[in-house]
Amino acid sequence: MMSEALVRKPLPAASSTGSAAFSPLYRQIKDLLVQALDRGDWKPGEAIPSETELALRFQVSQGTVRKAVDELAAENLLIRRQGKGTFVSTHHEARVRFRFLRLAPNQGEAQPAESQILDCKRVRASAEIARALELKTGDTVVAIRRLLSFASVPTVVDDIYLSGVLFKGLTAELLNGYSGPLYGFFETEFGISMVRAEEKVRAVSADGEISALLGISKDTPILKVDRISYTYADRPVELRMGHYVTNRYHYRNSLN
Amino acid sequence: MMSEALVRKPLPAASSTGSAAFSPLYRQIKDLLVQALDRGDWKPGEAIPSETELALRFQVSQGTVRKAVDELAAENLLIRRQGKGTFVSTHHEARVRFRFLRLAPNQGEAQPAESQILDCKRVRASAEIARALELKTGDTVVAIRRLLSFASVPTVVDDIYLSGVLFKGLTAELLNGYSGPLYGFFETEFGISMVRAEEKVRAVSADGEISALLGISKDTPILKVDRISYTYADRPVELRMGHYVTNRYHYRNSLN
DNA sequence: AAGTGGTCTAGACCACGTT
DNA sequence: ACGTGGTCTAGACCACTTT
Repeated sequence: MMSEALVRKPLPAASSTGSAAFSPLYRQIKDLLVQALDRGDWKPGEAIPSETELALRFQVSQGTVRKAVDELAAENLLIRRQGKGTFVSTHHEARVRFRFLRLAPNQGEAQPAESQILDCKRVRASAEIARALELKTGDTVVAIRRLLSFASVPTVVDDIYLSGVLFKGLTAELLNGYSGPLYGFFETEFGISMVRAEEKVRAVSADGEISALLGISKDTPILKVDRISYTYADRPVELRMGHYVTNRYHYRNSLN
Repeated sequence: MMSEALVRKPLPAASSTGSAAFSPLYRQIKDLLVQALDRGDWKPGEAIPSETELALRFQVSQGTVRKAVDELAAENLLIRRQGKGTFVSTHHEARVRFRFLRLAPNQGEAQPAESQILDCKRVRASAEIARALELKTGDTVVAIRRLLSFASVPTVVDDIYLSGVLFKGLTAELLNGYSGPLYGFFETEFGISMVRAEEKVRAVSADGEISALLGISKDTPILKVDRISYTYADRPVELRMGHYVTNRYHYRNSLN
């Protein structure tokens, strides 16, 4: 967390050709905060400096810092707690844990998920995987297959691909020695915070392998959910291809 | 748009048993604005009074009005336009038109959708439909079936159910005499603005009827998208059951 | 020039949690 | 009592649009 050059007024020149691209103070501060998060200046779960402290540091009013923090809180990078401070979001938390899992039961209360690692190996990235993760074809990636069950009913098979460089030392043993959400594991073990994701959802037929794992007959319609997850600087760090059985559960979404 | 009683401070008493339920000024103002929208004080596309005007009217500072309007803009009920004013959102607009249609092509640019009304009749609400629309079983509802195609390729069959009372006079002829998004049509013809929706997505097999309409073989996996749409006061006004072919298109979603 | 929303400031006071 | 975030105010100035 260093001091830096805030631009107080729109660059008057902008020369003849170039675009000015001025951004307001609060947005510049927001960007600096994101950079600090990306550098790991404050870890998930920790408090960031108070608003007055940040205002002093950046030499702006508290209201300006507040607006920057407001936006980061709206994007779920930070969490405000009145009377206590502002904290870095973490995936070890009830409130955030279901932010990325959009599966809900058709009836009744949501059950806790049971996760079972089926496979974890290092492979060469296919063209598709390389493109998604912004790697080169043939680069080493970690390939994980895991099964999610609810009340002992197999419901989701996830095929997960991660950059081999970023997740050096990731093994099935490590994964099995861990309980809780995968994103929490990535956070504490590898210092990588998933902040945002894009999903593409399709209906497909279950192939032999998947149907066997899910305990359904071959060619049953299932949801295929392709997700790319991004960390702070909008760098893609995970490709996850999910196969969801949707007879007792569904994929929920809110449109605003 | 009337004057009203704003509560300036937390009700100090809150009696012994009752809960105070105090809300800040800006939220009270927000609620009043939503009520005004619901009453139709300002129509979709029209400008609402300026911030200074509203501040004067409510006897608060401009900053307080601003915070209320900020939240409504974040929820897409209002749209700010610098230098011009703040406007009521409308579904007749490029920027908002794809807010509710989450279908995107696997490759290439999004094509304009071609809508074809297949059926429009009045029926008695089943228990399921009545529950979704908060009506009584047996109440009259309008049932619409329509086909969406992209570049002449049939892609979506929607079964739409609307309250017969709210949509009195809705006929196939009216629908066919209209081009553009259905929600725009509902807005201008019936004064009903869709503001928010909840969707449940599942993978199912296409039955005979649906597969024939979509030009696919029976039992092809398709997406079933059940949507309930709400208007200003969070009243459900539309149940829409969509059947999506997802070989060339997919359902996109962003997780934050 | 006038009116709109957008940014920034400085200060007051409240609500909440910890010491 | 103190420090934190939450609300509210009053005023200044900027950027954009229309008259």
